[in-house]
Amino acid sequence: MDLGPARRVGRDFFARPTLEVAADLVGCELRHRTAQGLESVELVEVEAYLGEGEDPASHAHRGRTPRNRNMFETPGRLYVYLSYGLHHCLNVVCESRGRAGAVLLRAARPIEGLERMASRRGRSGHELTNGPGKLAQALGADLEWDGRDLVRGSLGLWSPPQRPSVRRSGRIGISSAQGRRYRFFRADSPWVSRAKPSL
DNA sequence: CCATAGATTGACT
DNA sequence: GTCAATCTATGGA
Repeated sequence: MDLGPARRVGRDFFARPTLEVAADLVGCELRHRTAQGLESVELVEVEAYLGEGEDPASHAHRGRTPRNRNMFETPGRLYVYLSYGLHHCLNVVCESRGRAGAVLLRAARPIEGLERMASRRGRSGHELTNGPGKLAQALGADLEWDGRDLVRGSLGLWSPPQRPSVRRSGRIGISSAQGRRYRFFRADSPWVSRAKPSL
């Protein structure tokens, strides 16, 4: 029996507990339809960040700020922030509206539009998308993407015909909240980020 | 107001 | 391995 083509993910997919969404995001394809043509990647590594008062490492831990407002917005939208004043990081908003929760997109396997990604990155091969800042730069994402909806429009998410095997670990670069294994990734993918996780 | 830490990356010793 | 790039949020004087 044919498994059929990947299909676009709807609002219900995102309106669930953040950890569940994170696990299911691995293997999904992020597609961007641009004037220049299609650009797409397969997500191979993500991290969950929970809501207000739930997760000390989350931007939403101490409540709303101008920066994190979209973490409390409609699920399926993007939360994009500037890291270290230099790099953009892409997050997918989860939970129900008004309740914070988001999944950081850390690494991906390029599928379509590699030439434009390489041109934005000034690099090639694994260095295209093996880190959150690198992935955002490869896709041409910046703060203009903050609040964009993945459910409608030229930017969307497609679930895979067959779900890959997903492994868990501690999040990368998080010293607090140890013991929380909120990083999800494909163990068999050479496209995961290089940094070492905290167990 | 000033200091500091941070969901990072790239260049360099 | 070290370090600087530079924005956001927080905490203390």
